[in-house]
Amino acid sequence: MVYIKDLLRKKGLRVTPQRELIYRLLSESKAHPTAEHVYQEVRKTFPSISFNTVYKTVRSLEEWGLLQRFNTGENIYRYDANVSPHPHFICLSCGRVDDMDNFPDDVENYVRKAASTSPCEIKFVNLHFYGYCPLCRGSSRKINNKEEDNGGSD
Amino acid sequence: MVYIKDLLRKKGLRVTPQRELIYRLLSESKAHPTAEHVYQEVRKTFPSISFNTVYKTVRSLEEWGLLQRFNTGENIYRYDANVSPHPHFICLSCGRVDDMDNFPDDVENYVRKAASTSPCEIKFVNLHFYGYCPLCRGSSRKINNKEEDNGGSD
DNA sequence: TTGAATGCAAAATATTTGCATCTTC
DNA sequence: GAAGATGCAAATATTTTGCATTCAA
Repeated sequence: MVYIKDLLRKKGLRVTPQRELIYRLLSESKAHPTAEHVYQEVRKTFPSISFNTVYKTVRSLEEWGLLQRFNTGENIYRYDANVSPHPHFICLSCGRVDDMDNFPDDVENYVRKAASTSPCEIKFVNLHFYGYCPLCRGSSRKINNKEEDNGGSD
Repeated sequence: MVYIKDLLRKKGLRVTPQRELIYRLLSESKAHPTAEHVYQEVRKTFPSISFNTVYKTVRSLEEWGLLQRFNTGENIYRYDANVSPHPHFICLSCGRVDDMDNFPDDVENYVRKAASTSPCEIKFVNLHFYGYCPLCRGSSRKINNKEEDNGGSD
């Protein structure tokens, strides 16, 4: 893909084979990988790459707006090539982090509007949903590591 | 406050002066302190207390449902004696973490309902708002460490 | 008395920095 | 050639575990 090369150059970033692969893997992934995950994947193509290179690369890509970094509450940074704000789902059992597909776009604006009474200047909001993914729900893999049900009225 | 003693005993936790103070400080705080913050505060009363005792205590209190632990994206755990789910505000400039006071209660249910089309079993949702607090907004302390404005329509 | 809590130390995990060498532009 | 990227190593920051001693029930 020449596209990725251009995208990197457009941001003023130099194009190296490692960097190109790191960004390609992230842009093709829906798994919200950690730096370590990316490292393990990139090693398959570049066995001599260092974790440090992966780390610095994802930091650069984030700094230049090509990646989004976030943290689901497990104290590990995760990266996402989809830089527009969008809600995530975190499975309390297997730990997977997914995008909330089919989540209505207007909800975020609704939420932001609800926050507009705050004396703070809101820039963006993170919506993180926690629960059990289709593979874990109903299975014995479920664990109780947070309060059970809070919503009540829905 | 005898109240705290009873609360701890009711959960089957032993009452020690250190533990009582740790919980009292947290229940009286709105600052969402880290374990280190709590440690620094407790030392003023118990100079010989170890960080480890504070750490293990807040872990126990969380395990028994007396504290909520979360993480705002800075890879440090914060603790809150208000264990019911509620939205938080994180200042991009000074780092303070506040409750979103006056935030409409029904928004969380609205959000949860919007998530109900997901194949996942949602247990709870975290709403984290990022921006500039009243003290930092408009001041030179503002920094750009995330995308500027995303909402568009509000 | 007994099991849990405390305190000191060290291990584990993840992030970040330093620096010499190499590569892209 | 110069600025930036890479790779190896070590430093930082935080969380977590081990264990002997102390204390609450």
